[in-house]
Amino acid sequence: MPEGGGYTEFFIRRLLRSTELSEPELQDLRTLPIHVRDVSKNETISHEGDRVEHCVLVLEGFLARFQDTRDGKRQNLSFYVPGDIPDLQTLHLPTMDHSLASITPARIGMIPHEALRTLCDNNRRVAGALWRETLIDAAIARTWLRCIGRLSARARVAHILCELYTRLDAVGLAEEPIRMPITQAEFADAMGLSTVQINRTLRDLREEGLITVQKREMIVHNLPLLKQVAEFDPLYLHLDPAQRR
Amino acid sequence: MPEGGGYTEFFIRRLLRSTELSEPELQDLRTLPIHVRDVSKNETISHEGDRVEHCVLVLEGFLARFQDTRDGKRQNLSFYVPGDIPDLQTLHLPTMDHSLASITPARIGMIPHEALRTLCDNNRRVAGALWRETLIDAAIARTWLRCIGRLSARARVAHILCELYTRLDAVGLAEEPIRMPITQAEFADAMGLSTVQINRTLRDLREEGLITVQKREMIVHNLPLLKQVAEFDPLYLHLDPAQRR
DNA sequence: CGCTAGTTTGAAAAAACTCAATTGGCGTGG
DNA sequence: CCACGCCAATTGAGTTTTTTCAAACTAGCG
Repeated sequence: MPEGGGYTEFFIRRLLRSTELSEPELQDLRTLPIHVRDVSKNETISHEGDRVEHCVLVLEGFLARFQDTRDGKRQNLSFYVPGDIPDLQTLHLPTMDHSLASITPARIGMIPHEALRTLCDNNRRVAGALWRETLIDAAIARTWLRCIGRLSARARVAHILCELYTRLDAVGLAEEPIRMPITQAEFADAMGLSTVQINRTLRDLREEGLITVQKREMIVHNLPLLKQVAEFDPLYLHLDPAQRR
Repeated sequence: MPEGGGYTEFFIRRLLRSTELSEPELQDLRTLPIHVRDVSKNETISHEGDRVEHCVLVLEGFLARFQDTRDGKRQNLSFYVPGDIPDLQTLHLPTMDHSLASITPARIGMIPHEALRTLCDNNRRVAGALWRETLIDAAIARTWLRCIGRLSARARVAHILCELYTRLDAVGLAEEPIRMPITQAEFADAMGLSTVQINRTLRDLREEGLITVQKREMIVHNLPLLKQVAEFDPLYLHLDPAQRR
Protein backbone atom coordinates (compact mmCIF):
# COMPACT_ATOMS: atom_id res chain seq x y z
CA MET A 1 0.00 0.00 0.00
CA PRO A 2 1.44 3.44 -0.85
CA GLU A 3 2.61 5.52 2.07
CA GLY A 4 -0.16 6.98 4.16
CA GLY A 5 -2.56 5.95 1.41
CA GLY A 6 -5.98 4.44 1.67
CA TYR A 7 -7.35 1.62 -0.37
CA THR A 8 -7.85 3.66 -3.48
CA GLU A 9 -4.30 5.02 -3.75
CA PHE A 10 -3.11 2.73 -6.53
CA PHE A 11 -6.28 3.43 -8.44
CA ILE A 12 -5.98 7.19 -8.02
CA ARG A 13 -2.34 7.08 -8.98
CA ARG A 14 -3.28 5.63 -12.32
CA LEU A 15 -6.32 7.85 -12.87
CA LEU A 16 -4.03 10.83 -12.52
CA ARG A 17 -2.03 9.62 -15.51
CA SER A 18 -4.92 10.37 -17.80
CA THR A 19 -7.12 12.85 -15.96
CA GLU A 20 -6.51 15.95 -13.92
CA LEU A 21 -8.50 15.79 -10.70
CA SER A 22 -8.86 18.39 -7.98
CA GLU A 23 -8.17 17.71 -4.32
CA PRO A 24 -11.90 17.61 -3.40
CA GLU A 25 -12.47 15.16 -6.25
CA LEU A 26 -9.65 12.97 -4.99
CA GLN A 27 -11.17 13.17 -1.55
CA ASP A 28 -14.48 11.94 -2.91
CA LEU A 29 -12.68 8.96 -4.40
CA ARG A 30 -10.74 8.27 -1.21
CA THR A 31 -13.88 8.26 0.89
CA LEU A 32 -15.85 5.86 -1.26
CA PRO A 33 -17.38 3.14 0.87
CA ILE A 34 -15.26 0.03 0.41
CA HIS A 35 -15.91 -3.38 1.81
CA VAL A 36 -12.56 -5.14 1.90
CA ARG A 37 -12.51 -8.86 1.32
CA ASP A 38 -9.74 -11.43 1.07
CA VAL A 39 -10.10 -14.10 -1.54
CA SER A 40 -8.05 -17.22 -1.93
CA LYS A 41 -6.33 -18.26 -5.11
CA ASN A 42 -8.55 -19.34 -8.02
CA GLU A 43 -11.72 -18.11 -6.39
CA THR A 44 -14.44 -17.02 -8.78
CA ILE A 45 -15.67 -13.61 -7.68
CA SER A 46 -18.50 -13.29 -10.17
CA HIS A 47 -19.87 -15.63 -12.79
CA GLU A 48 -21.09 -15.10 -16.33
CA GLY A 49 -24.79 -14.32 -16.08
CA ASP A 50 -24.62 -12.85 -12.57
CA ARG A 51 -26.24 -9.51 -11.89
CA VAL A 52 -23.89 -7.59 -9.67
CA GLU A 53 -24.31 -4.49 -7.53
CA HIS A 54 -20.70 -3.81 -6.60
CA CYS A 55 -17.52 -3.05 -8.45
CA VAL A 56 -14.32 -4.80 -7.47
CA LEU A 57 -11.17 -2.79 -6.84
CA VAL A 58 -7.98 -4.85 -6.77
CA LEU A 59 -5.97 -4.00 -3.66
CA GLU A 60 -3.42 -6.82 -3.66
CA GLY A 61 -2.82 -9.79 -5.93
CA PHE A 62 -3.86 -10.53 -9.49
CA LEU A 63 -7.30 -11.19 -10.94
CA ALA A 64 -8.41 -12.32 -14.39
CA ARG A 65 -11.58 -12.14 -16.42
CA PHE A 66 -12.37 -15.11 -18.62
CA GLN A 67 -14.91 -16.93 -20.72
CA ASP A 68 -15.02 -20.68 -21.20
CA THR A 69 -15.87 -22.72 -24.26
CA ARG A 70 -18.18 -25.69 -24.45
CA ASP A 71 -15.34 -28.19 -24.45
CA GLY A 72 -13.80 -26.73 -21.32
CA LYS A 73 -11.17 -24.49 -22.86
CA ARG A 74 -10.70 -21.08 -21.31
CA GLN A 75 -9.96 -17.65 -22.71
CA ASN A 76 -8.56 -15.08 -20.34
CA LEU A 77 -9.74 -11.64 -21.41
CA SER A 78 -7.39 -9.54 -19.31
CA PHE A 79 -5.28 -9.65 -16.19
CA TYR A 80 -5.84 -7.16 -13.40
CA VAL A 81 -3.29 -5.76 -11.00
CA PRO A 82 -3.59 -3.53 -7.92
CA GLY A 83 -5.35 -0.29 -8.76
CA ASP A 84 -7.57 -1.85 -11.45
CA ILE A 85 -11.34 -2.15 -11.35
CA PRO A 86 -11.93 -5.21 -13.53
CA ASP A 87 -15.69 -4.97 -13.64
CA LEU A 88 -16.26 -1.24 -13.81
CA GLN A 89 -18.47 -1.89 -16.83
CA THR A 90 -21.09 -3.41 -14.54
CA LEU A 91 -22.00 0.12 -13.54
CA HIS A 92 -23.98 0.26 -16.79
CA LEU A 93 -24.06 -3.41 -17.78
CA PRO A 94 -24.85 -5.11 -14.49
CA THR A 95 -25.25 -8.54 -16.09
CA MET A 96 -21.83 -10.19 -16.34
CA ASP A 97 -21.10 -11.55 -19.82
CA HIS A 98 -17.95 -13.30 -18.55
CA SER A 99 -16.48 -14.37 -15.21
CA LEU A 100 -14.02 -12.76 -12.82
CA ALA A 101 -11.65 -14.74 -10.63
CA SER A 102 -8.51 -14.40 -8.58
CA ILE A 103 -5.39 -16.04 -9.93
CA THR A 104 -3.45 -15.44 -6.72
CA PRO A 105 -4.58 -14.94 -3.14
CA ALA A 106 -5.89 -11.40 -3.31
CA ARG A 107 -7.40 -8.57 -1.34
CA ILE A 108 -10.23 -6.79 -3.06
CA GLY A 109 -12.45 -3.85 -2.24
CA MET A 110 -16.14 -4.06 -3.04
CA ILE A 111 -17.58 -0.66 -3.94
CA PRO A 112 -21.38 -0.39 -4.22
CA HIS A 113 -22.65 0.73 -7.63
CA GLU A 114 -24.89 3.07 -5.73
CA ALA A 115 -21.94 5.03 -4.34
CA LEU A 116 -20.17 5.17 -7.69
CA ARG A 117 -23.33 6.34 -9.46
CA THR A 118 -23.88 9.07 -6.95
CA LEU A 119 -20.30 10.18 -7.34
CA CYS A 120 -20.62 10.22 -11.13
CA ASP A 121 -23.89 12.10 -11.00
CA ASN A 122 -22.37 14.77 -8.80
CA ASN A 123 -19.10 15.16 -10.59
CA ARG A 124 -18.70 15.05 -14.33
CA ARG A 125 -14.94 15.01 -14.28
CA VAL A 126 -14.88 11.94 -12.08
CA ALA A 127 -17.55 10.37 -14.26
CA GLY A 128 -15.38 11.09 -17.27
CA ALA A 129 -12.35 9.56 -15.57
CA LEU A 130 -14.23 6.36 -14.80
CA TRP A 131 -15.69 6.21 -18.29
CA ARG A 132 -12.17 6.59 -19.63
CA GLU A 133 -11.00 3.71 -17.47
CA THR A 134 -13.56 1.44 -19.09
CA LEU A 135 -12.41 2.65 -22.49
CA ILE A 136 -8.80 1.80 -21.74
CA ASP A 137 -9.94 -1.64 -20.69
CA ALA A 138 -11.63 -1.95 -24.07
CA ALA A 139 -8.50 -0.75 -25.85
CA ILE A 140 -6.55 -3.51 -24.13
CA ALA A 141 -9.02 -6.10 -25.36
CA ARG A 142 -8.71 -4.76 -28.92
CA THR A 143 -4.96 -4.92 -28.77
CA TRP A 144 -5.10 -8.50 -27.54
CA LEU A 145 -7.29 -9.23 -30.56
CA ARG A 146 -4.49 -8.08 -32.82
CA CYS A 147 -2.00 -10.13 -30.82
CA ILE A 148 -3.95 -13.33 -30.84
CA GLY A 149 -5.31 -12.93 -34.33
CA ARG A 150 -2.21 -11.92 -36.20
CA LEU A 151 1.02 -12.24 -34.21
CA SER A 152 3.27 -15.29 -33.80
CA ALA A 153 3.47 -17.11 -30.49
CA ARG A 154 6.80 -15.42 -29.88
CA ALA A 155 5.42 -11.92 -30.38
CA ARG A 156 2.31 -12.69 -28.36
CA VAL A 157 4.27 -13.80 -25.33
CA ALA A 158 6.61 -10.84 -25.60
CA HIS A 159 3.59 -8.57 -25.91
CA ILE A 160 1.80 -9.70 -22.79
CA LEU A 161 5.04 -9.35 -20.83
CA CYS A 162 5.54 -5.81 -22.14
CA GLU A 163 1.96 -4.94 -21.25
CA LEU A 164 2.19 -6.27 -17.72
CA TYR A 165 5.53 -4.55 -17.24
CA THR A 166 4.09 -1.22 -18.40
CA ARG A 167 0.88 -1.49 -16.41
CA LEU A 168 2.68 -2.47 -13.24
CA ASP A 169 5.10 0.37 -13.80
CA ALA A 170 2.17 2.78 -14.02
CA VAL A 171 1.25 2.01 -10.43
CA GLY A 172 4.84 1.77 -9.21
CA LEU A 173 4.99 -2.02 -8.98
CA ALA A 174 7.63 -2.68 -11.65
CA GLU A 175 10.71 -2.79 -9.46
CA GLU A 176 12.72 -5.77 -10.57
CA PRO A 177 12.48 -8.56 -9.85
CA ILE A 178 8.83 -8.01 -10.68
CA ARG A 179 6.31 -10.14 -8.88
CA MET A 180 4.51 -11.95 -11.68
CA PRO A 181 2.44 -14.74 -10.22
CA ILE A 182 0.82 -15.88 -13.45
CA THR A 183 1.20 -19.53 -14.41
CA GLN A 184 2.15 -20.62 -17.89
CA ALA A 185 -1.30 -22.14 -18.26
CA GLU A 186 -2.85 -18.75 -17.50
CA PHE A 187 -0.62 -17.05 -20.04
CA ALA A 188 -1.65 -19.73 -22.51
CA ASP A 189 -5.33 -19.08 -21.89
CA ALA A 190 -4.69 -15.38 -22.35
CA MET A 191 -2.77 -15.53 -25.60
CA GLY A 192 -4.75 -18.32 -27.25
CA LEU A 193 -1.87 -20.82 -27.10
CA SER A 194 -1.15 -24.13 -25.40
CA THR A 195 0.91 -24.33 -22.23
CA VAL A 196 3.54 -26.25 -24.15
CA GLN A 197 3.91 -23.44 -26.62
CA ILE A 198 4.14 -20.83 -23.85
CA ASN A 199 6.81 -22.84 -22.15
CA ARG A 200 8.91 -23.19 -25.29
CA THR A 201 8.49 -19.56 -26.21
CA LEU A 202 9.52 -18.40 -22.75
CA ARG A 203 12.53 -20.68 -22.98
CA ASP A 204 13.49 -19.15 -26.31
CA LEU A 205 13.17 -15.61 -24.96
CA ARG A 206 15.22 -16.62 -21.94
CA GLU A 207 17.93 -18.23 -24.06
CA GLU A 208 18.16 -15.08 -26.12
CA GLY A 209 18.83 -13.15 -22.94
CA LEU A 210 15.69 -11.04 -23.13
CA ILE A 211 14.06 -12.03 -19.87
CA THR A 212 14.35 -14.21 -16.81
CA VAL A 213 11.14 -15.69 -15.44
CA GLN A 214 11.32 -17.96 -12.44
CA LYS A 215 9.69 -18.48 -9.11
CA ARG A 216 6.84 -16.12 -9.95
CA GLU A 217 9.23 -13.29 -10.63
CA MET A 218 10.29 -11.66 -13.86
CA ILE A 219 13.34 -9.64 -14.83
CA VAL A 220 13.39 -7.90 -18.19
CA HIS A 221 16.99 -7.70 -19.41
CA ASN A 222 16.39 -5.97 -22.70
CA LEU A 223 13.14 -4.03 -22.77
CA PRO A 224 13.74 -2.26 -26.09
CA LEU A 225 14.34 -5.55 -27.86
CA LEU A 226 11.44 -7.21 -26.10
CA LYS A 227 9.18 -4.41 -27.25
CA GLN A 228 10.43 -4.79 -30.78
CA VAL A 229 9.79 -8.52 -30.77
CA ALA A 230 6.30 -7.82 -29.42
CA GLU A 231 5.54 -4.97 -31.82
CA PHE A 232 4.57 -3.25 -28.59
CA ASP A 233 3.34 0.33 -28.73
CA PRO A 234 2.07 1.52 -25.32
CA LEU A 235 -0.29 4.03 -26.95
CA TYR A 236 -3.29 1.78 -26.35
CA LEU A 237 -2.79 1.95 -22.59
CA HIS A 238 -3.38 5.70 -22.77
CA LEU A 239 -1.07 6.32 -19.84
CA ASP A 240 0.70 9.29 -21.35
CA PRO A 241 -0.42 12.55 -19.70
CA ALA A 242 0.36 14.28 -23.00
CA GLN A 243 -2.65 12.51 -24.47
CA ARG A 244 -4.99 14.31 -22.09
CA ARG A 245 -7.65 16.11 -23.97
CA MET B 1 -33.69 5.36 -43.51
CA PRO B 2 -36.57 4.57 -41.14
CA GLU B 3 -39.86 6.26 -41.91
CA GLY B 4 -39.96 9.91 -41.10
CA GLY B 5 -36.69 9.49 -39.26
CA GLY B 6 -33.64 11.67 -39.21
CA TYR B 7 -30.09 10.55 -39.36
CA THR B 8 -30.01 9.22 -35.84
CA GLU B 9 -33.01 6.93 -36.09
CA PHE B 10 -31.10 3.64 -36.40
CA PHE B 11 -28.92 4.70 -33.52
CA ILE B 12 -31.86 5.65 -31.34
CA ARG B 13 -33.63 2.44 -32.20
CA ARG B 14 -30.77 0.48 -30.75
CA LEU B 15 -30.26 2.71 -27.74
CA LEU B 16 -33.84 2.06 -26.79
CA ARG B 17 -33.09 -1.65 -26.54
CA SER B 18 -30.94 -1.05 -23.49
CA THR B 19 -32.03 2.31 -22.11
CA GLU B 20 -35.31 4.02 -21.50
CA LEU B 21 -35.22 7.54 -22.86
CA SER B 22 -37.84 10.25 -22.62
CA GLU B 23 -39.20 12.15 -25.60
CA PRO B 24 -37.20 15.32 -24.80
CA GLU B 25 -34.07 13.19 -24.51
CA LEU B 26 -34.78 11.60 -27.86
CA GLN B 27 -35.31 15.04 -29.27
CA ASP B 28 -31.89 16.11 -28.00
CA LEU B 29 -30.38 13.17 -29.80
CA ARG B 30 -32.30 13.86 -33.00
CA THR B 31 -31.16 17.44 -33.10
CA LEU B 32 -27.48 16.75 -32.66
CA PRO B 33 -25.49 18.66 -35.27
CA ILE B 34 -24.45 16.17 -37.92
CA HIS B 35 -22.23 16.79 -40.85
CA VAL B 36 -23.10 14.13 -43.41
CA ARG B 37 -20.33 12.82 -45.61
CA ASP B 38 -20.16 10.16 -48.27
CA VAL B 39 -17.10 7.98 -48.34
CA SER B 40 -16.04 5.55 -51.01
CA LYS B 41 -15.16 1.95 -50.40
CA ASN B 42 -11.95 1.26 -48.46
CA GLU B 43 -11.47 4.84 -47.44
CA THR B 44 -9.64 5.32 -44.17
CA ILE B 45 -11.67 7.73 -42.06
CA SER B 46 -9.21 8.06 -39.20
CA HIS B 47 -5.74 6.66 -38.67
CA GLU B 48 -4.00 5.21 -35.65
CA GLY B 49 -2.37 8.11 -33.85
CA ASP B 50 -4.84 10.72 -35.07
CA ARG B 51 -6.41 13.09 -32.59
CA VAL B 52 -10.02 13.44 -33.57
CA GLU B 53 -12.73 15.90 -32.60
CA HIS B 54 -15.77 14.22 -34.10
CA CYS B 55 -17.53 10.93 -33.65
CA VAL B 56 -18.66 9.00 -36.69
CA LEU B 57 -22.22 7.72 -36.92
CA VAL B 58 -22.78 5.08 -39.59
CA LEU B 59 -25.80 6.03 -41.71
CA GLU B 60 -25.40 3.62 -44.61
CA GLY B 61 -22.86 0.96 -45.45
CA PHE B 62 -20.34 -0.94 -43.35
CA LEU B 63 -17.22 0.28 -41.57
CA ALA B 64 -14.44 -1.59 -39.80
CA ARG B 65 -11.84 -0.73 -37.21
CA PHE B 66 -8.45 -2.40 -37.57
CA GLN B 67 -4.83 -2.51 -36.54
CA ASP B 68 -2.00 -3.64 -38.78
CA THR B 69 1.10 -5.64 -37.96
CA ARG B 70 4.64 -4.85 -38.96
CA ASP B 71 4.63 -7.40 -41.75
CA GLY B 72 1.48 -5.99 -43.29
CA LYS B 73 -1.09 -8.33 -41.82
CA ARG B 74 -4.34 -6.79 -40.65
CA GLN B 75 -6.63 -7.46 -37.70
CA ASN B 76 -10.15 -6.19 -37.95
CA LEU B 77 -11.41 -5.31 -34.48
CA SER B 78 -15.09 -5.00 -35.24
CA PHE B 79 -17.51 -4.35 -38.06
CA TYR B 80 -19.96 -1.48 -37.87
CA VAL B 81 -23.41 -1.25 -39.37
CA PRO B 82 -25.94 1.58 -39.65
CA GLY B 83 -26.77 2.98 -36.23
CA ASP B 84 -23.33 2.29 -34.79
CA ILE B 85 -20.83 4.90 -33.61
CA PRO B 86 -17.53 3.09 -34.12
CA ASP B 87 -15.34 5.68 -32.43
CA LEU B 88 -17.51 6.82 -29.57
CA GLN B 89 -14.55 6.13 -27.30
CA THR B 90 -12.76 9.16 -28.77
CA LEU B 91 -15.02 11.29 -26.61
CA HIS B 92 -12.67 10.45 -23.75
CA LEU B 93 -9.70 8.98 -25.61
CA PRO B 94 -9.30 11.38 -28.52
CA THR B 95 -6.08 9.76 -29.71
CA MET B 96 -6.93 6.84 -32.00
CA ASP B 97 -5.12 3.63 -31.05
CA HIS B 98 -6.33 1.93 -34.24
CA SER B 99 -7.77 2.95 -37.59
CA LEU B 100 -11.30 3.28 -38.92
CA ALA B 101 -12.22 2.67 -42.54
CA SER B 102 -15.17 1.98 -44.77
CA ILE B 103 -15.43 -1.48 -46.26
CA THR B 104 -18.27 -0.47 -48.59
CA PRO B 105 -19.28 2.86 -50.03
CA ALA B 106 -20.86 4.49 -47.02
CA ARG B 107 -22.64 7.53 -45.73
CA ILE B 108 -21.47 8.73 -42.36
CA GLY B 109 -22.48 11.52 -39.99
CA MET B 110 -19.76 13.45 -38.22
CA ILE B 111 -20.89 14.64 -34.79
CA PRO B 112 -18.64 17.13 -32.97
CA HIS B 113 -17.34 15.92 -29.62
CA GLU B 114 -18.31 19.30 -28.32
CA ALA B 115 -22.00 18.67 -28.97
CA LEU B 116 -21.89 15.20 -27.48
CA ARG B 117 -20.10 16.42 -24.38
CA THR B 118 -22.61 19.17 -23.85
CA LEU B 119 -25.42 16.68 -24.22
CA CYS B 120 -23.80 14.31 -21.73
CA ASP B 121 -23.15 17.09 -19.25
CA ASN B 122 -26.76 18.19 -19.38
CA ASN B 123 -28.34 14.79 -19.26
CA ARG B 124 -27.06 11.93 -17.18
CA ARG B 125 -29.37 9.37 -18.68
CA VAL B 126 -28.13 10.12 -22.17
CA ALA B 127 -24.57 10.09 -20.87
CA GLY B 128 -25.24 6.71 -19.34
CA ALA B 129 -26.70 5.43 -22.59
CA LEU B 130 -23.63 6.51 -24.54
CA TRP B 131 -21.28 5.09 -21.93
CA ARG B 132 -23.19 1.85 -22.18
CA GLU B 133 -22.75 1.85 -25.96
CA THR B 134 -18.98 1.96 -25.52
CA LEU B 135 -19.23 -0.87 -23.00
CA ILE B 136 -21.14 -3.05 -25.44
CA ASP B 137 -18.45 -2.35 -28.01
CA ALA B 138 -15.90 -3.56 -25.47
CA ALA B 139 -17.97 -6.66 -24.75
CA ILE B 140 -17.94 -7.47 -28.45
CA ALA B 141 -14.16 -7.22 -28.51
CA ARG B 142 -13.89 -9.54 -25.52
CA THR B 143 -16.16 -12.07 -27.13
CA TRP B 144 -14.07 -11.97 -30.30
CA LEU B 145 -11.06 -12.70 -28.10
CA ARG B 146 -12.69 -15.91 -26.98
CA CYS B 147 -13.61 -16.74 -30.58
CA ILE B 148 -10.17 -16.18 -32.00
CA GLY B 149 -8.28 -17.52 -29.04
CA ARG B 150 -10.17 -20.70 -28.38
CA LEU B 151 -12.70 -21.64 -31.07
CA SER B 152 -12.14 -23.62 -34.27
CA ALA B 153 -12.27 -21.91 -37.64
CA ARG B 154 -15.71 -23.40 -38.15
CA ALA B 155 -17.07 -21.97 -34.91
CA ARG B 156 -15.42 -18.62 -35.51
CA VAL B 157 -17.02 -18.16 -38.89
CA ALA B 158 -20.39 -19.27 -37.59
CA HIS B 159 -19.99 -16.86 -34.69
CA ILE B 160 -19.29 -13.77 -36.72
CA LEU B 161 -22.28 -14.58 -38.92
CA CYS B 162 -24.53 -14.98 -35.89
CA GLU B 163 -23.28 -11.71 -34.48
CA LEU B 164 -23.85 -9.76 -37.66
CA TYR B 165 -27.27 -11.32 -38.05
CA THR B 166 -28.24 -10.36 -34.52
CA ARG B 167 -26.84 -6.84 -34.70
CA LEU B 168 -28.46 -6.15 -38.03
CA ASP B 169 -31.70 -7.53 -36.67
CA ALA B 170 -31.49 -5.10 -33.76
CA VAL B 171 -31.77 -2.19 -36.16
CA GLY B 172 -34.25 -3.88 -38.46
CA LEU B 173 -31.83 -4.73 -41.25
CA ALA B 174 -31.97 -8.50 -41.07
CA GLU B 175 -34.62 -9.15 -43.69
CA GLU B 176 -33.39 -12.00 -45.80
CA PRO B 177 -31.56 -12.00 -48.07
CA ILE B 178 -29.40 -9.91 -45.75
CA ARG B 179 -27.08 -7.43 -47.37
CA MET B 180 -23.66 -8.54 -46.17
CA PRO B 181 -21.02 -6.75 -48.21
CA ILE B 182 -18.00 -8.11 -46.35
CA THR B 183 -15.35 -9.88 -48.41
CA GLN B 184 -13.85 -13.18 -47.37
CA ALA B 185 -10.53 -11.41 -46.85
CA GLU B 186 -12.22 -9.04 -44.41
CA PHE B 187 -13.80 -11.92 -42.52
CA ALA B 188 -10.37 -13.52 -42.44
CA ASP B 189 -8.79 -10.42 -40.96
CA ALA B 190 -11.56 -10.30 -38.38
CA MET B 191 -11.38 -13.89 -37.20
CA GLY B 192 -7.61 -14.32 -37.36
CA LEU B 193 -7.73 -16.77 -40.26
CA SER B 194 -6.54 -16.88 -43.87
CA THR B 195 -8.88 -16.16 -46.76
CA VAL B 196 -8.43 -19.74 -47.89
CA GLN B 197 -9.64 -21.02 -44.56
CA ILE B 198 -12.63 -18.69 -44.57
CA ASN B 199 -13.54 -19.81 -48.04
CA ARG B 200 -13.38 -23.50 -47.15
CA THR B 201 -15.29 -23.00 -43.93
CA LEU B 202 -18.05 -21.06 -45.65
CA ARG B 203 -18.23 -23.82 -48.25
CA ASP B 204 -18.60 -26.42 -45.50
CA LEU B 205 -21.36 -24.45 -43.77
CA ARG B 206 -23.07 -24.00 -47.13
CA GLU B 207 -22.82 -27.71 -47.97
CA GLU B 208 -24.35 -28.54 -44.62
CA GLY B 209 -27.32 -26.38 -45.53
CA LEU B 210 -26.78 -23.86 -42.76
CA ILE B 211 -26.33 -20.74 -44.83
CA THR B 212 -26.16 -19.34 -48.32
CA VAL B 213 -23.70 -16.55 -48.95
CA GLN B 214 -23.40 -15.14 -52.43
CA LYS B 215 -23.32 -11.85 -54.23
CA ARG B 216 -22.85 -9.92 -50.99
CA GLU B 217 -26.01 -11.38 -49.54
CA MET B 218 -26.56 -13.95 -46.85
CA ILE B 219 -29.46 -16.24 -46.04
CA VAL B 220 -29.42 -18.18 -42.80
CA HIS B 221 -31.31 -21.43 -43.28
CA ASN B 222 -30.87 -22.87 -39.83
CA LEU B 223 -30.21 -20.24 -37.20
CA PRO B 224 -30.50 -22.50 -34.15
CA LEU B 225 -27.92 -24.91 -35.54
CA LEU B 226 -25.66 -22.07 -36.65
CA LYS B 227 -25.78 -20.66 -33.14
CA GLN B 228 -24.94 -24.04 -31.72
CA VAL B 229 -21.97 -24.46 -34.02
CA ALA B 230 -20.82 -20.96 -33.04
CA GLU B 231 -21.40 -21.42 -29.31
CA PHE B 232 -23.23 -18.13 -29.77
CA ASP B 233 -24.89 -16.55 -26.76
CA PRO B 234 -26.24 -13.07 -27.56
CA LEU B 235 -25.90 -11.97 -23.94
CA TYR B 236 -22.72 -10.01 -24.70
CA LEU B 237 -24.60 -7.74 -27.11
CA HIS B 238 -26.77 -6.59 -24.22
CA LEU B 239 -29.74 -6.03 -26.49
CA ASP B 240 -32.29 -7.60 -24.21
CA PRO B 241 -34.49 -4.95 -22.58
CA ALA B 242 -34.91 -7.35 -19.63
CA GLN B 243 -31.29 -6.67 -18.76
CA ARG B 244 -32.00 -3.02 -18.10
CA ARG B 245 -30.85 -2.07 -14.71
C1' DC C 1 8.80 -37.80 2.99
C1' DG C 2 5.26 -37.79 -0.08
C1' DC C 3 1.92 -34.85 -2.36
C1' DT C 4 0.58 -31.40 -5.52
C1' DA C 5 0.85 -27.76 -8.69
C1' DG C 6 3.47 -26.22 -12.09
C1' DT C 7 7.24 -26.68 -15.50
C1' DT C 8 9.77 -29.00 -19.03
C1' DT C 9 10.68 -32.07 -22.89
C1' DG C 10 9.94 -35.37 -26.87
C1' DA C 11 7.29 -37.03 -30.60
C1' DA C 12 3.27 -37.51 -33.47
C1' DA C 13 -0.97 -35.40 -35.15
C1' DA C 14 -3.95 -31.76 -36.45
C1' DA C 15 -5.18 -27.32 -37.91
C1' DA C 16 -4.31 -23.70 -40.50
C1' DC C 17 -1.15 -21.23 -43.69
C1' DT C 18 1.18 -20.16 -47.92
C1' DC C 19 1.79 -20.39 -52.62
C1' DA C 20 0.08 -20.72 -57.03
C1' DA C 21 -3.19 -21.20 -60.36
C1' DT C 22 -8.01 -20.96 -61.94
C1' DT C 23 -12.61 -19.37 -62.13
C1' DG C 24 -16.46 -16.16 -61.99
C1' DG C 25 -18.81 -11.77 -62.06
C1' DC C 26 -19.14 -7.25 -63.33
C1' DG C 27 -18.18 -2.74 -65.03
C1' DT C 28 -16.11 -0.10 -68.67
C1' DG C 29 -14.03 1.35 -72.83
C1' DG C 30 -13.73 0.37 -77.65
C1' DC D 1 -22.25 -5.73 -77.87
C1' DC D 2 -17.98 -7.69 -76.79
C1' DA D 3 -13.39 -7.91 -74.83
C1' DC D 4 -10.55 -6.62 -71.34
C1' DG D 5 -9.31 -5.94 -66.70
C1' DC D 6 -10.02 -6.22 -62.02
C1' DC D 7 -11.61 -7.84 -57.76
C1' DA D 8 -13.10 -11.57 -55.30
C1' DA D 9 -13.92 -16.45 -54.76
C1' DT D 10 -12.32 -21.03 -55.29
C1' DT D 11 -9.36 -25.05 -55.37
C1' DG D 12 -5.10 -28.08 -55.01
C1' DA D 13 -0.88 -29.25 -52.84
C1' DG D 14 2.88 -28.84 -49.87
C1' DT D 15 4.62 -26.53 -45.64
C1' DT D 16 4.56 -24.51 -41.16
C1' DT D 17 2.91 -23.66 -36.81
C1' DT D 18 0.85 -25.13 -33.06
C1' DT D 19 -1.58 -28.69 -30.59
C1' DT D 20 -2.09 -32.93 -28.26
C1' DC D 21 -0.54 -36.64 -25.63
C1' DA D 22 2.44 -38.59 -22.48
C1' DA D 23 5.94 -38.67 -19.40
C1' DA D 24 9.51 -36.81 -16.46
C1' DC D 25 11.06 -33.42 -13.55
C1' DT D 26 11.07 -29.63 -9.81
C1' DA D 27 9.91 -26.93 -5.90
C1' DG D 28 7.27 -25.81 -2.09
C1' DC D 29 4.59 -27.53 1.76
C1' DG D 30 2.21 -30.09 5.40
